[in-house]
Amino acid sequence: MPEKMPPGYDHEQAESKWYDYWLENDVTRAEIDPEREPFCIVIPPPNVTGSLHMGHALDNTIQDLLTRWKRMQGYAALWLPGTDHAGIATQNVVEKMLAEEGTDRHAIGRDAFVRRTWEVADDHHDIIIGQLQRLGCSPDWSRERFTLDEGLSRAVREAFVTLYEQGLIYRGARMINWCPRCATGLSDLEVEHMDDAGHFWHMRYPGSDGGPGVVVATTRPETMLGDTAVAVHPDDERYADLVGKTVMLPLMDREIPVVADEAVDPEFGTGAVKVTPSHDPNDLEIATRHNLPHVVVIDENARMTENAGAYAGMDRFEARREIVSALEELGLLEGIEEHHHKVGHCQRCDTVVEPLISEQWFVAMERLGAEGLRAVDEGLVKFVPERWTKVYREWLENIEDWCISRQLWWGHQIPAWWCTSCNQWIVSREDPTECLACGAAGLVQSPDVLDTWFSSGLWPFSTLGWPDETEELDYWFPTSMLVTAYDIIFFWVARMIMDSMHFMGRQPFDTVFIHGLVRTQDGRKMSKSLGTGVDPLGLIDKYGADALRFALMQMITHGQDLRYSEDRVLGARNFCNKLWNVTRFVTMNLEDAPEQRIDLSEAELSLADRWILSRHNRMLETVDRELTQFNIAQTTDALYEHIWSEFADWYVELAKADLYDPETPERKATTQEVLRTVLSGILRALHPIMPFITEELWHRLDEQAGPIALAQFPMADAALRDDAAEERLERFQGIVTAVRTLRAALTLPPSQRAPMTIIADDEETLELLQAQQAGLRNLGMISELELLSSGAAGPENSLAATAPGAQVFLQVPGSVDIGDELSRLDRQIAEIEGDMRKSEGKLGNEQFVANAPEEIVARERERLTESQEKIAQLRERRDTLAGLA
RNA sequence: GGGCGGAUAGCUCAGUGGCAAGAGCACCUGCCUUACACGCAGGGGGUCGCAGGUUCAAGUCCUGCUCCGCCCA
Repeated sequence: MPEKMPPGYDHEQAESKWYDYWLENDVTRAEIDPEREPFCIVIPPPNVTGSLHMGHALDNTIQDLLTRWKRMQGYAALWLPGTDHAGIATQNVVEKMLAEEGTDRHAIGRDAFVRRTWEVADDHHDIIIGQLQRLGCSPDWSRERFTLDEGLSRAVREAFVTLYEQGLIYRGARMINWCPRCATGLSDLEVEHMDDAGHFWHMRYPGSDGGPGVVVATTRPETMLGDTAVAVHPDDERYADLVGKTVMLPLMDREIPVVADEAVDPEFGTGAVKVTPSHDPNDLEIATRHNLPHVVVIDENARMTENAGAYAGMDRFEARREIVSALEELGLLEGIEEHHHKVGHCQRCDTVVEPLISEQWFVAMERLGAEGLRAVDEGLVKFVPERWTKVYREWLENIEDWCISRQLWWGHQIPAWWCTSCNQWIVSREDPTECLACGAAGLVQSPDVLDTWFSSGLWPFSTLGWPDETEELDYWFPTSMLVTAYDIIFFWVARMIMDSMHFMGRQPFDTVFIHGLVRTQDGRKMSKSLGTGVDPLGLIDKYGADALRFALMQMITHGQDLRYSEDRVLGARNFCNKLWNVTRFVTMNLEDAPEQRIDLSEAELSLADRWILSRHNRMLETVDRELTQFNIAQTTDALYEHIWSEFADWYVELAKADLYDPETPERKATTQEVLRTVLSGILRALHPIMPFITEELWHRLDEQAGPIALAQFPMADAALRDDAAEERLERFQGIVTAVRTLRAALTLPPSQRAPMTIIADDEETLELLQAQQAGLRNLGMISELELLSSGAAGPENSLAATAPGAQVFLQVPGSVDIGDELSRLDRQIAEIEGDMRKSEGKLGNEQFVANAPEEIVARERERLTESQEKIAQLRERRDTLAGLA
């Protein structure tokens, strides 16, 4: 006999033992097996910086749920785990640590810095793996990968060199986004455009001829030092006579031309814009069209250059203040407006980025983008929900070349070497010792590293062994699905699709399940720095991993952000306790169960048995249907509803009469078998969502059992569907509820049983009630029960309630408050009269009767009849009662 | 400026054009009924954002509008 179950579920006790058990039993291990269908998910690799947040908890629970589900269904289910080196993010963390120690990366040097970063990454890696295990995740740890490990580094080099050879990677000087704090170039995606409160400064550039010149408006006065023109719209008559002339650039005393360009919006500002080719992408385009010179006035440290005259060496924002006040003194500042505008900030450090012309490595995106589009056009990759396809598509259709070089030390160093002899770049799969072009020694490798997302893009196939042709790739690729949030569709999802189409000629995964972000209860973004973050581990400590998982799976809706609330986790914890106690009840009542198991398909089943088996089967159908469509919340709700509101609230209560009746041992044995069967199905169906408690209870239910994680996922069995039993039990429930309502009206305590009289509307209901007397007495807490046929009179001095199929009367020991009872009846009558009028209205409408489907009309007629009967009963009751008063 | 999403009970959210709009939490009433007070039973609570339209029938479909959020430029 198993040890006695305590009356409350202790998640710490249960969760501490099963993870090791799974590892010992190779539950998470995926093997290539030609006999089985492959199923594969690659994890979105968490950054080895920081720790897991609620978003990770959500994302990984979904993946674990799907993996466990498929595994239990017999697939060779591989969930492939790993982590990402997260270039800038990780480097920033280590730089901060160094700063606290009073040093910096330049002081300790590149090798020492990289070594140090590995240590930090290793520590965080261990924390993250521990967190995933606390959450109950079941990836195949033997296949874990890291974006900087040897194999993946080889994949990165292969991809880079191949693209270079194909002419799809080039080096060139272009305007890029530069983060002065991180001291590196960024891709367009790594810049966040924030709506900042700024100013619009109106500055006068006097005419060279001594005329009034022109007033330009700018949000960035410091760039004026680098102005090489003023531009106006060619059709703008206000400035027509200025075009072709020159104005004097204040503070610099530089004569600059006024040019006409279509790109200028005459409605915006003064209609005249200053042109700073070196520090603004739009201005650069104008400058190119008009062949204007470039003057660089801001450097990579965001300080003013030698070209900035008196302001050289000054920080850009300091220079802004100085220039504004200098112009004011000169009387050239014509006005300042409050102005909200989008300002680019570094995604990683929030510093305002500086557009600079810089020599970097780029990936030409046109061809890759087309391949990415082909993947969705041909239906090779499906987004769920489907609408994200459009988002993906629009981004690809407008894609720009991708700046992939980063001036960082942590990452994949670019496999390009500069030959100092023949002055060209050598790109190679192997580290060259001499120039492949001229044979000279003296090669210097590019110090830059690649954008982290360059390696992430290869993840679905690099983790399976690419560029080698491995059995794993052959078996599991393309992978089955990807699960991630919408915020990295461009960064990651799109790049994986493009890379996979390009290098593998196939899609990386068949389905992308896109979910939303976890927000705070009031809808704000969760963030550590804002103090709005919630630590999933703290919740696991408090409520258990299963509760957290269940709560998250209840909240997830298609592609919508979800608002986290601790109440939900509390509710899920309560559900765990419910499940624990239902199992406790079942195991307690199985102690004297016969050794010989009963074949339920042969056994004589009670109405309750047939009902719960039918409902159980329906739940399994729902789970299968909804999960197949990734409707996770619906799946979770179906389980919750079945377990709590059907199995625990009704079947267990109805079973008690059979279990405790010594006169009917066969009935008892059958009930025991049904309890065991349904609970077994419940535990297995629930396991993918709540792995720990189900494993624990599975072994409580059967000591000899193997891991539930490897048990067969329960399948719906249409033979168990029993519509008649469902309809009858539903009627029974309605009558029980009516009984309870009457009890509540008198505020009777459960210990006080009460006499009831029930008049059935028809013979069928009467038989039903007669057959279910024992259950009726138990659930209704009835002392004497009188069952009468339709037409019989109800007892004097009683309260009455109506239910579909019957009227229920509770004799009142003392006197009834007739006033209360009358108003209760009046309310009911009014309600049903309303229903009746609606039905009459519909049926009186010829169009309805003519056009609506027959069954709808028939149903409406039935309802009208029911309402009429009920209302007659109620009116009669009311009249009798009024006569008493 | 372009696009997407949302608006349903106090809160968070479900809701294939058709049986009178549901759940969880919160709220009110009564209860330690030997699986569970992390519970049981009963109950209150809604102009489904606004205005039109289509339809026998609209929370659901169409049009416009108003707010809120996000993405891209």
